[in-house]
Amino acid sequence: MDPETITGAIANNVRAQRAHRQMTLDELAARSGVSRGMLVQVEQGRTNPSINTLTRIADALGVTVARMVEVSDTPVVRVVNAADMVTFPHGDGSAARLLVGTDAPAILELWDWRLAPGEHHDGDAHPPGTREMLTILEGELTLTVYGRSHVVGTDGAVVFSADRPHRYANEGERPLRFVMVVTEPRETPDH
Amino acid sequence: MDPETITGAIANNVRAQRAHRQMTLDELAARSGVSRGMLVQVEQGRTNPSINTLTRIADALGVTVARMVEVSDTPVVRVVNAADMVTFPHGDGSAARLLVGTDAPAILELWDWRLAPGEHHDGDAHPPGTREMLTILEGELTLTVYGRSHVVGTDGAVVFSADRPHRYANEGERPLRFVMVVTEPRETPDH
DNA sequence: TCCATGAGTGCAGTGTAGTGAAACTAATTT
DNA sequence: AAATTAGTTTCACTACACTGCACTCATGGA
Repeated sequence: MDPETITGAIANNVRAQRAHRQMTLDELAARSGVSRGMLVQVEQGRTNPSINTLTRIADALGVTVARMVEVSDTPVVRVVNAADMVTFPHGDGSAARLLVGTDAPAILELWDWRLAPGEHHDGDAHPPGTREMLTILEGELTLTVYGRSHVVGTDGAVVFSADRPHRYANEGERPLRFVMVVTEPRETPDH
Repeated sequence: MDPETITGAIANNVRAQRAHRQMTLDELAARSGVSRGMLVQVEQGRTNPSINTLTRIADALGVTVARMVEVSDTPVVRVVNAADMVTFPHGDGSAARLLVGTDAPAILELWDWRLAPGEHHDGDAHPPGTREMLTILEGELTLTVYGRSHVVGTDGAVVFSADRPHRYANEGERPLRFVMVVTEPRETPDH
Protein backbone atom coordinates (compact mmCIF):
# COMPACT_ATOMS: atom_id res chain seq x y z
CA MET A 1 0.00 0.00 0.00
CA ASP A 2 1.31 3.38 -1.03
CA PRO A 3 1.84 5.75 1.90
CA GLU A 4 0.11 8.44 -0.11
CA THR A 5 -2.97 6.26 -0.22
CA ILE A 6 -3.05 6.25 3.56
CA THR A 7 -2.42 9.96 3.97
CA GLY A 8 -5.07 10.55 1.33
CA ALA A 9 -7.53 8.40 3.23
CA ILE A 10 -6.66 10.26 6.42
CA ALA A 11 -7.23 13.54 4.61
CA ASN A 12 -10.67 12.46 3.46
CA ASN A 13 -11.65 11.01 6.81
CA VAL A 14 -10.57 14.01 8.85
CA ARG A 15 -12.23 16.44 6.53
CA ALA A 16 -15.42 14.39 6.37
CA GLN A 17 -15.59 14.00 10.12
CA ARG A 18 -14.94 17.66 10.77
CA ALA A 19 -17.52 18.69 8.19
CA HIS A 20 -19.99 16.26 9.65
CA ARG A 21 -19.65 17.92 13.01
CA GLN A 22 -19.56 21.39 11.48
CA MET A 23 -16.36 22.21 13.26
CA THR A 24 -14.02 24.93 12.11
CA LEU A 25 -10.29 24.46 11.85
CA ASP A 26 -9.88 26.67 14.91
CA GLU A 27 -12.29 24.60 16.94
CA LEU A 28 -10.61 21.36 15.99
CA ALA A 29 -7.21 22.89 16.65
CA ALA A 30 -8.26 24.06 20.11
CA ARG A 31 -9.92 20.79 20.96
CA SER A 32 -7.15 18.56 19.70
CA GLY A 33 -4.15 20.66 20.56
CA VAL A 34 -2.87 20.30 17.01
CA SER A 35 -2.02 23.53 15.29
CA ARG A 36 -4.33 24.81 12.62
CA GLY A 37 -1.60 24.84 10.03
CA MET A 38 -0.93 21.21 10.69
CA LEU A 39 -4.60 20.36 10.35
CA VAL A 40 -4.67 21.99 6.95
CA GLN A 41 -1.72 19.93 5.85
CA VAL A 42 -3.30 16.76 7.16
CA GLU A 43 -6.59 17.49 5.45
CA GLN A 44 -4.72 17.99 2.20
CA GLY A 45 -2.69 14.85 2.55
CA ARG A 46 0.49 16.84 2.19
CA THR A 47 2.12 15.70 5.38
CA ASN A 48 3.15 12.56 7.17
CA PRO A 49 1.54 12.83 10.58
CA SER A 50 2.73 10.91 13.60
CA ILE A 51 0.58 8.59 15.63
CA ASN A 52 0.54 11.15 18.39
CA THR A 53 -0.93 13.81 16.13
CA LEU A 54 -3.38 11.39 14.60
CA THR A 55 -4.55 10.25 18.00
CA ARG A 56 -5.22 13.76 19.18
CA ILE A 57 -7.19 14.55 16.04
CA ALA A 58 -9.16 11.32 16.25
CA ASP A 59 -9.96 11.95 19.90
CA ALA A 60 -11.14 15.47 19.21
CA LEU A 61 -13.42 14.06 16.53
CA GLY A 62 -14.60 11.23 18.74
CA VAL A 63 -13.54 8.45 16.44
CA THR A 64 -10.92 5.74 16.62
CA VAL A 65 -7.51 6.07 15.05
CA ALA A 66 -8.20 2.90 13.12
CA ARG A 67 -11.07 4.57 11.33
CA MET A 68 -8.89 7.53 10.42
CA VAL A 69 -6.54 5.33 8.45
CA GLU A 70 -9.19 3.17 6.84
CA VAL A 71 -9.12 3.19 3.08
CA SER A 72 -12.62 3.04 1.70
CA ASP A 73 -12.74 0.45 -0.99
CA THR A 74 -15.48 -0.52 -3.38
CA PRO A 75 -16.97 -3.85 -2.45
CA VAL A 76 -18.48 -6.13 -5.01
CA VAL A 77 -20.37 -9.35 -5.06
CA ARG A 78 -18.01 -12.27 -5.28
CA VAL A 79 -19.27 -15.79 -5.76
CA VAL A 80 -16.91 -18.68 -5.17
CA ASN A 81 -17.80 -22.07 -6.57
CA ALA A 82 -17.07 -25.23 -4.68
CA ALA A 83 -14.64 -26.32 -7.37
CA ASP A 84 -12.49 -23.21 -6.95
CA MET A 85 -11.97 -23.47 -3.25
CA VAL A 86 -8.72 -24.29 -1.56
CA THR A 87 -8.78 -27.44 0.51
CA PHE A 88 -6.25 -28.31 3.15
CA PRO A 89 -6.26 -32.08 3.69
CA HIS A 90 -5.54 -32.83 7.27
CA GLY A 91 -5.78 -36.57 7.74
CA ASP A 92 -8.09 -39.42 6.96
CA GLY A 93 -11.55 -37.96 6.69
CA SER A 94 -10.40 -34.58 7.92
CA ALA A 95 -10.01 -31.42 5.88
CA ALA A 96 -10.40 -27.68 6.04
CA ARG A 97 -11.82 -25.73 3.14
CA LEU A 98 -11.37 -21.99 2.80
CA LEU A 99 -14.74 -21.00 1.44
CA VAL A 100 -14.24 -17.29 0.94
CA GLY A 101 -12.23 -14.48 2.43
CA THR A 102 -11.74 -10.74 2.34
CA ASP A 103 -8.85 -8.61 3.51
CA ALA A 104 -10.18 -5.09 3.58
CA PRO A 105 -11.40 -3.22 5.46
CA ALA A 106 -12.00 -6.08 7.86
CA ILE A 107 -10.33 -9.38 7.25
CA LEU A 108 -12.81 -12.19 7.25
CA GLU A 109 -12.46 -15.82 6.39
CA LEU A 110 -15.14 -18.46 6.18
CA TRP A 111 -14.05 -22.05 6.64
CA ASP A 112 -15.68 -25.45 6.39
CA TRP A 113 -14.03 -27.95 8.69
CA ARG A 114 -14.33 -31.72 8.88
CA LEU A 115 -12.62 -33.79 11.53
CA ALA A 116 -12.81 -37.56 11.76
CA PRO A 117 -13.25 -39.11 15.23
CA GLY A 118 -10.02 -38.91 17.17
CA GLU A 119 -8.58 -36.20 14.94
CA HIS A 120 -7.59 -32.78 16.16
CA HIS A 121 -6.04 -29.58 14.89
CA ASP A 122 -3.85 -27.14 16.74
CA GLY A 123 -4.41 -23.56 15.70
CA ASP A 124 -1.62 -21.06 15.79
CA ALA A 125 -1.74 -18.14 18.13
CA HIS A 126 -3.17 -15.47 15.89
CA PRO A 127 -2.29 -11.81 16.33
CA PRO A 128 -4.02 -9.96 19.15
CA GLY A 129 -7.62 -9.20 18.40
CA THR A 130 -8.24 -12.25 16.30
CA ARG A 131 -11.57 -13.83 16.98
CA GLU A 132 -13.03 -17.05 15.78
CA MET A 133 -16.69 -17.87 15.67
CA LEU A 134 -18.05 -21.26 14.71
CA THR A 135 -21.12 -23.42 14.68
CA ILE A 136 -21.37 -27.18 14.69
CA LEU A 137 -23.19 -28.73 11.76
CA GLU A 138 -22.79 -32.30 12.93
CA GLY A 139 -20.93 -34.15 15.62
CA GLU A 140 -19.40 -32.65 18.74
CA LEU A 141 -16.44 -30.31 19.07
CA THR A 142 -14.06 -30.12 21.98
CA LEU A 143 -12.47 -26.68 21.89
CA THR A 144 -9.50 -25.95 24.11
CA VAL A 145 -8.55 -22.31 24.68
CA TYR A 146 -6.64 -20.70 27.52
CA GLY A 147 -5.98 -24.24 28.79
CA ARG A 148 -9.64 -24.88 29.29
CA SER A 149 -11.82 -27.20 27.28
CA HIS A 150 -15.31 -26.49 26.05
CA VAL A 151 -17.65 -29.01 24.47
CA VAL A 152 -19.95 -27.70 21.78
CA GLY A 153 -22.71 -29.95 20.51
CA THR A 154 -24.52 -30.09 17.20
CA ASP A 155 -26.16 -26.76 16.29
CA GLY A 156 -24.22 -25.12 19.10
CA ALA A 157 -21.99 -22.12 18.51
CA VAL A 158 -19.02 -20.48 20.17
CA VAL A 159 -17.02 -17.29 19.87
CA PHE A 160 -13.59 -16.88 21.36
CA SER A 161 -10.39 -14.91 21.17
CA ALA A 162 -7.86 -16.75 19.06
CA ASP A 163 -4.73 -14.86 20.02
CA ARG A 164 -3.63 -17.83 22.07
CA PRO A 165 -2.94 -21.37 20.93
CA HIS A 166 -6.13 -23.34 20.64
CA ARG A 167 -7.17 -26.83 19.64
CA TYR A 168 -10.12 -28.25 17.81
CA ALA A 169 -10.66 -31.91 18.63
CA ASN A 170 -13.24 -34.49 17.74
CA GLU A 171 -13.35 -36.63 20.84
CA GLY A 172 -16.68 -38.12 19.93
CA GLU A 173 -17.51 -41.16 17.87
CA ARG A 174 -19.23 -39.47 14.98
CA PRO A 175 -17.67 -37.37 12.23
CA LEU A 176 -17.44 -33.70 13.07
CA ARG A 177 -18.27 -30.87 10.73
CA PHE A 178 -18.40 -27.19 11.54
CA VAL A 179 -18.33 -23.82 9.85
CA MET A 180 -15.85 -21.32 11.21
CA VAL A 181 -15.40 -17.59 10.81
CA VAL A 182 -12.02 -15.98 11.40
CA THR A 183 -11.81 -12.24 11.80
CA GLU A 184 -8.73 -10.00 12.20
CA PRO A 185 -5.21 -10.46 10.86
CA ARG A 186 -4.73 -13.38 8.60
CA GLU A 187 -1.84 -15.76 8.54
CA THR A 188 -1.02 -16.12 4.87
CA PRO A 189 2.66 -17.05 4.49
CA ASP A 190 2.85 -14.64 1.61
CA HIS A 191 5.79 -14.11 -0.68
CA MET B 1 -7.79 7.58 23.82
CA ASP B 2 -4.34 7.84 25.23
CA PRO B 3 -1.61 7.97 22.56
CA GLU B 4 0.31 5.44 24.60
CA THR B 5 -2.58 3.04 24.20
CA ILE B 6 -2.22 3.29 20.45
CA THR B 7 1.53 2.96 20.40
CA GLY B 8 1.18 0.03 22.77
CA ALA B 9 -1.32 -1.62 20.47
CA ILE B 10 1.02 -1.00 17.55
CA ALA B 11 3.82 -2.57 19.52
CA ASN B 12 1.81 -5.69 20.20
CA ASN B 13 0.52 -5.96 16.67
CA VAL B 14 3.87 -5.53 14.98
CA ARG B 15 5.58 -7.95 17.29
CA ALA B 16 2.81 -10.53 16.96
CA GLN B 17 2.75 -10.27 13.19
CA ARG B 18 6.47 -10.51 12.87
CA ALA B 19 6.66 -13.46 15.25
CA HIS B 20 3.85 -15.18 13.44
CA ARG B 21 5.75 -14.95 10.18
CA GLN B 22 8.97 -15.88 11.91
CA MET B 23 10.72 -12.84 10.54
CA THR B 24 13.82 -11.42 12.13
CA LEU B 25 14.31 -7.73 12.76
CA ASP B 26 16.82 -7.66 9.94
CA GLU B 27 14.40 -9.26 7.52
CA LEU B 28 11.62 -6.89 8.43
CA ALA B 29 14.02 -3.95 8.27
CA ALA B 30 15.21 -4.96 4.81
CA ARG B 31 11.70 -5.63 3.57
CA SER B 32 10.14 -2.50 4.99
CA GLY B 33 13.02 -0.11 4.61
CA VAL B 34 12.65 0.91 8.26
CA SER B 35 15.82 0.75 10.27
CA ARG B 36 16.24 -2.06 12.76
CA GLY B 37 16.69 0.32 15.64
CA MET B 38 13.43 2.00 14.79
CA LEU B 39 11.63 -1.33 14.66
CA VAL B 40 12.84 -2.13 18.15
CA GLN B 41 11.49 1.17 19.41
CA VAL B 42 8.16 0.60 17.69
CA GLU B 43 7.85 -2.91 19.07
CA GLN B 44 8.49 -1.55 22.53
CA GLY B 45 6.00 1.26 22.18
CA ARG B 46 8.66 3.78 23.06
CA THR B 47 8.35 5.93 19.98
CA ASN B 48 5.77 7.88 18.09
CA PRO B 49 5.97 6.54 14.54
CA SER B 50 4.74 8.44 11.53
CA ILE B 51 2.17 7.16 9.11
CA ASN B 52 4.89 6.67 6.56
CA THR B 53 6.84 4.38 8.85
CA LEU B 54 3.72 2.53 9.90
CA THR B 55 2.68 2.00 6.31
CA ARG B 56 6.00 0.53 5.34
CA ILE B 57 5.94 -1.83 8.30
CA ALA B 58 2.36 -2.86 7.63
CA ASP B 59 3.14 -3.49 3.99
CA ALA B 60 6.13 -5.61 4.81
CA LEU B 61 3.93 -7.66 7.10
CA GLY B 62 1.12 -7.90 4.58
CA VAL B 63 -1.52 -6.29 6.75
CA THR B 64 -3.41 -3.03 6.62
CA VAL B 65 -2.39 0.04 8.57
CA ALA B 66 -5.80 0.10 10.19
CA ARG B 67 -5.10 -3.26 11.75
CA MET B 68 -1.80 -2.04 13.14
CA VAL B 69 -3.46 0.68 15.16
CA GLU B 70 -6.42 -1.34 16.34
CA VAL B 71 -6.68 -1.72 20.06
CA SER B 72 -7.70 -5.27 20.79
CA ASP B 73 -9.95 -5.87 23.69
CA THR B 74 -9.99 -9.50 24.60
CA PRO B 75 -13.33 -11.25 24.60
CA VAL B 76 -13.72 -14.46 26.52
CA VAL B 77 -14.80 -17.81 25.28
CA ARG B 78 -18.54 -17.85 24.96
CA VAL B 79 -20.40 -21.02 24.17
CA VAL B 80 -23.99 -20.79 23.08
CA ASN B 81 -26.14 -23.88 23.24
CA ALA B 82 -28.69 -24.66 20.60
CA ALA B 83 -31.49 -24.29 23.15
CA ASP B 84 -30.52 -20.73 24.01
CA MET B 85 -30.50 -19.35 20.52
CA VAL B 86 -32.98 -16.88 19.18
CA THR B 87 -35.02 -18.16 16.26
CA PHE B 88 -36.92 -15.94 13.89
CA PRO B 89 -39.66 -18.01 12.24
CA HIS B 90 -40.19 -16.83 8.76
CA GLY B 91 -42.76 -19.06 7.13
CA ASP B 92 -43.54 -22.69 6.66
CA GLY B 93 -40.24 -24.53 6.85
CA SER B 94 -38.26 -21.30 6.88
CA ALA B 95 -36.43 -19.76 9.81
CA ALA B 96 -33.34 -17.78 10.75
CA ARG B 97 -31.39 -18.60 13.86
CA LEU B 98 -28.94 -16.16 15.38
CA LEU B 99 -26.21 -18.52 16.48
CA VAL B 100 -23.84 -16.10 18.14
CA GLY B 101 -22.85 -12.47 17.85
CA THR B 102 -20.53 -9.81 19.17
CA ASP B 103 -20.82 -6.05 19.10
CA ALA B 104 -17.34 -4.81 19.90
CA PRO B 105 -15.04 -3.77 18.44
CA ALA B 106 -16.89 -4.81 15.30
CA ILE B 107 -20.35 -6.21 14.97
CA LEU B 108 -20.16 -9.85 13.98
CA GLU B 109 -23.10 -12.19 13.74
CA LEU B 110 -23.36 -15.83 12.74
CA TRP B 111 -26.69 -17.00 11.36
CA ASP B 112 -28.22 -20.30 10.34
CA TRP B 113 -30.82 -19.84 7.66
CA ARG B 114 -33.43 -22.24 6.29
CA LEU B 115 -35.70 -21.38 3.40
CA ALA B 116 -38.36 -23.68 2.02
CA PRO B 117 -38.77 -23.88 -1.77
CA GLY B 118 -40.43 -20.76 -3.09
CA GLU B 119 -39.65 -18.76 0.02
CA HIS B 120 -37.53 -15.62 0.05
CA HIS B 121 -36.34 -12.95 2.43
CA ASP B 122 -35.66 -9.31 1.73
CA GLY B 123 -32.78 -7.91 3.72
CA ASP B 124 -32.73 -4.29 4.73
CA ALA B 125 -30.00 -1.97 3.59
CA HIS B 126 -27.46 -2.24 6.37
CA PRO B 127 -25.16 0.67 7.29
CA PRO B 128 -22.28 1.40 4.93
CA GLY B 129 -19.45 -1.04 5.33
CA THR B 130 -21.66 -3.95 6.28
CA ARG B 131 -20.73 -7.17 4.58
CA GLU B 132 -22.36 -10.52 4.45
CA MET B 133 -20.61 -13.76 3.77
CA LEU B 134 -22.36 -17.07 3.46
CA THR B 135 -21.98 -20.65 2.39
CA ILE B 136 -24.62 -23.06 1.20
CA LEU B 137 -25.02 -26.23 3.23
CA GLU B 138 -27.78 -27.69 1.09
CA GLY B 139 -29.99 -26.58 -1.73
CA GLU B 140 -29.43 -23.60 -3.99
CA LEU B 141 -29.55 -19.91 -3.17
CA THR B 142 -30.54 -17.15 -5.52
CA LEU B 143 -29.01 -13.95 -4.17
CA THR B 144 -30.08 -10.63 -5.64
CA VAL B 145 -27.88 -7.61 -4.94
CA TYR B 146 -27.47 -4.38 -6.87
CA GLY B 147 -30.39 -5.57 -9.01
CA ARG B 148 -28.44 -8.54 -10.22
CA SER B 149 -29.04 -12.16 -9.36
CA HIS B 150 -26.42 -14.72 -8.48
CA VAL B 151 -27.03 -18.43 -8.07
CA VAL B 152 -24.92 -20.18 -5.45
CA GLY B 153 -25.01 -23.97 -5.32
CA THR B 154 -24.39 -26.37 -2.48
CA ASP B 155 -20.97 -25.89 -0.87
CA GLY B 156 -20.62 -22.62 -2.74
CA ALA B 157 -19.90 -19.37 -0.95
CA VAL B 158 -20.38 -15.67 -1.60
CA VAL B 159 -19.35 -12.39 -0.06
CA PHE B 160 -21.03 -9.12 -0.85
CA SER B 161 -21.64 -5.63 0.42
CA ALA B 162 -24.94 -5.49 2.24
CA ASP B 163 -25.41 -1.74 2.37
CA ARG B 164 -28.02 -2.03 -0.36
CA PRO B 165 -31.31 -3.92 -0.32
CA HIS B 166 -30.79 -7.58 -1.09
CA ARG B 167 -32.86 -10.73 -1.37
CA TYR B 168 -32.29 -14.34 -0.49
CA ALA B 169 -34.54 -16.66 -2.42
CA ASN B 170 -34.95 -20.38 -2.75
CA GLU B 171 -36.02 -20.79 -6.34
CA GLY B 172 -35.12 -24.47 -6.38
CA GLU B 173 -37.18 -27.47 -5.50
CA ARG B 174 -35.19 -28.64 -2.50
CA PRO B 175 -35.00 -27.08 0.95
CA LEU B 176 -32.28 -24.47 1.32
CA ARG B 177 -29.97 -24.13 4.26
CA PHE B 178 -27.02 -21.79 4.57
CA VAL B 179 -24.79 -20.27 7.22
CA MET B 180 -24.33 -16.51 7.05
CA VAL B 181 -21.89 -14.08 8.62
CA VAL B 182 -22.81 -10.44 9.01
CA THR B 183 -20.07 -7.97 9.79
CA GLU B 184 -20.38 -4.26 10.38
CA PRO B 185 -16.93 -2.81 10.98
CA ARG B 186 -18.00 0.66 11.96
CA GLU B 187 -20.50 2.02 14.39
CA THR B 188 -22.54 4.93 13.15
CA PRO B 189 -20.37 8.08 13.13
CA ASP B 190 -22.49 10.58 14.97
CA HIS B 191 -23.19 12.22 18.32
C1' DT C 1 -19.02 50.00 2.92
C1' DC C 2 -16.93 47.92 6.85
C1' DC C 3 -16.49 44.01 9.72
C1' DA C 4 -16.61 39.28 11.02
C1' DT C 5 -15.62 34.46 10.18
C1' DG C 6 -13.42 30.48 8.12
C1' DA C 7 -9.98 28.54 4.98
C1' DG C 8 -5.48 28.60 3.54
C1' DT C 9 -0.30 30.21 3.07
C1' DG C 10 4.49 31.43 4.57
C1' DC C 11 8.17 31.35 7.66
C1' DA C 12 11.55 31.03 11.62
C1' DG C 13 12.44 28.05 15.32
C1' DT C 14 12.30 23.72 17.91
C1' DG C 15 11.77 19.09 18.99
C1' DT C 16 12.23 14.53 17.70
C1' DA C 17 11.50 10.75 14.43
C1' DG C 18 14.52 8.16 11.88
C1' DT C 19 19.08 6.57 10.06
C1' DG C 20 23.46 4.09 10.10
C1' DA C 21 26.96 2.05 12.46
C1' DA C 22 29.05 0.04 16.32
C1' DA C 23 29.02 -2.70 20.35
C1' DC C 24 26.86 -5.47 23.89
C1' DT C 25 24.05 -9.40 25.46
C1' DA C 26 22.30 -14.19 25.29
C1' DA C 27 21.04 -18.26 23.09
C1' DT C 28 22.27 -21.79 19.51
C1' DT C 29 25.35 -24.13 16.67
C1' DT C 30 29.85 -26.32 14.75
C1' DA D 1 36.11 -23.08 22.20
C1' DA D 2 34.80 -20.18 18.37
C1' DA D 3 31.28 -18.69 15.23
C1' DT D 4 26.58 -17.64 14.27
C1' DT D 5 22.10 -15.52 14.95
C1' DA D 6 18.63 -12.47 17.07
C1' DG D 7 17.52 -8.86 20.09
C1' DT D 8 18.80 -4.56 22.31
C1' DT D 9 21.28 -0.34 23.39
C1' DT D 10 23.98 3.82 22.43
C1' DC D 11 25.39 7.86 19.73
C1' DA D 12 25.99 11.44 16.33
C1' DC D 13 23.73 13.30 12.64
C1' DT D 14 20.01 14.58 9.40
C1' DA D 15 15.33 15.40 8.01
C1' DC D 16 11.11 17.12 8.83
C1' DA D 17 6.84 17.20 11.70
C1' DC D 18 4.91 20.64 14.38
C1' DT D 19 4.26 25.11 16.59
C1' DG D 20 3.18 30.00 16.71
C1' DC D 21 2.26 34.00 14.50
C1' DA D 22 1.21 36.91 10.88
C1' DC D 23 -0.42 37.35 6.86
C1' DT D 24 -3.95 36.82 2.32
C1' DC D 25 -8.33 35.61 0.31
C1' DA D 26 -12.54 34.54 0.21
C1' DT D 27 -17.87 34.67 1.69
C1' DG D 28 -21.56 36.81 4.10
C1' DG D 29 -23.99 39.65 6.74
C1' DA D 30 -24.91 44.45 9.44
